[in-house]
Amino acid sequence: MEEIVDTRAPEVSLPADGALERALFQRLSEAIIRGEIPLGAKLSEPALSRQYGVSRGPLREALNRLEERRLVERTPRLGARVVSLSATTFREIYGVREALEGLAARAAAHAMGEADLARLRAILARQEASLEGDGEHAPNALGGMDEDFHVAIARAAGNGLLIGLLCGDLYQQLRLYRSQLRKVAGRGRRAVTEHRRILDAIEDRDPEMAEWQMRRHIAASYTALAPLLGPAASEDLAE
Amino acid sequence: MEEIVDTRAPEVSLPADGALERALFQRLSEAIIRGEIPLGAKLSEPALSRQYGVSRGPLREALNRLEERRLVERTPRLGARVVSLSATTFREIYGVREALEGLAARAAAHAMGEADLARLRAILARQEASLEGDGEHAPNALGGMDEDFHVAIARAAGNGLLIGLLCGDLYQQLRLYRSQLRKVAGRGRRAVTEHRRILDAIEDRDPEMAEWQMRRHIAASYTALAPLLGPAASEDLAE
DNA sequence: CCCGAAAAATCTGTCGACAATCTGCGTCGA
DNA sequence: TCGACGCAGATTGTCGACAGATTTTTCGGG
Repeated sequence: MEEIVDTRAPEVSLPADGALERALFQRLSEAIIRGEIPLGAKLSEPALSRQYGVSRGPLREALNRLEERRLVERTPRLGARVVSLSATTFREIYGVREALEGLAARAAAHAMGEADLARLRAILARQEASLEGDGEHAPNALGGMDEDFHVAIARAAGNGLLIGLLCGDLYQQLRLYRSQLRKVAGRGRRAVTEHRRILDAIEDRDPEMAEWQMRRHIAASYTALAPLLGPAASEDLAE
Repeated sequence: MEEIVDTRAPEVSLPADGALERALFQRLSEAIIRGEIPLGAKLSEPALSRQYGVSRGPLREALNRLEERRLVERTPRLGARVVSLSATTFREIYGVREALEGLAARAAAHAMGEADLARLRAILARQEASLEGDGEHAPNALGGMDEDFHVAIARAAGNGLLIGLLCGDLYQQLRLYRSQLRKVAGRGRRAVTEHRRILDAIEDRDPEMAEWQMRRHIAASYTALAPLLGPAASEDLAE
């Protein structure tokens, strides 16, 4: 009916490698985690296609990858929707996280190189400095540094599969949950203390102690955060 | 060159739901695990498209999911290839498996229902019967029943994320490795004995013992299988 | 006979289009 | 007035086609 005007950019140079799908995946992932796309929102393929200026092909693949990462849910005919938060899922994440990060801490204590150790020390030093300097007025006392600490340990474990599972699947979901629970300030000092104990165990080359401290750290984090999702909070957060 | 005969089914009705992609994923997954597609083989999209009688769209999505499951590797310009086996990857799988299945056994011992328990007993009974009856002449003494046992425990753990990680990611890779190492007969009796110990611990509602037995079971399995991938065996299996 | 370069063929990444289906709304009947 | 039926709009799943790049083949030279 109406004139179909090609409003696309001149496309002087398409990336031409598999970058479009990955860029879409990353942008959508960030948009979901940062809350720009609300939880439970419907992700219409044509709408996103027009919004990001790409066709539906790469967008579909990006949505599929988001589904594998458990950031969106697809129902066969209804399309894709951003996942809703639930206390059950949160508990499951922390259960798996405790097992996997315990393994990571143990492996790191067993075979961490000096370079990774120095990086870990630097991260922890920054966390302690942030705590001393800023006092309490940072919204989340550690910012993204808590994530950095755990990622560094996962990487130092030298297990590619473990790194992929933690950084690819779990940490993204965890960021999603944390971004919705940002009123959680106060555990920063305790968390840094526990980080210090973990690092000490790794420096002592004590795998058992490192794993135990890590598991305890994660269990404590769950105990602190879980009540915020407790009584029917999942519904509140979903809508 | 040759006549291209359309060997597709009459297609009286396309499934019309998201079944094509899932069917392709399942068929390709089985083909790779059963060794019908050799390790390291290049997966040409047009060739598979013609072979399975579908367009490249769903096939691409299936390949993406296979990549997420770590059954194929995609390089930005070269296309998709079946993964090659390596002793390092095998060790990583078993490391993660020990952590996750240890969690599964502990959770199962903590909260396994009577129905799941009965199913687990039935599986173990079949394993023991298979060992008594067939003697030693089965190629892999347990067939697929070892997998069934571990899947049942994972399901009984009641952790959806854990089930997805184990059944979706790890067990598929594990089946790939086992299908290439099928000359491993002999550990069946020992494995069933260890399964019995795990089940006993679960029936006793002893989570610590269940986790410990499971981890020991998996570590023993790794010790038995790892030498087959040891000195430059990865190259042999890859090509 | 072997090596290097150009051209052809093939393949990946991407795009637009079509059939089948589901959602929402208007209309008709009880 | 309320509920059921039917139609229009939009959306998903799938398909064929095109631009860019890579690999292979082939041709010419040393």
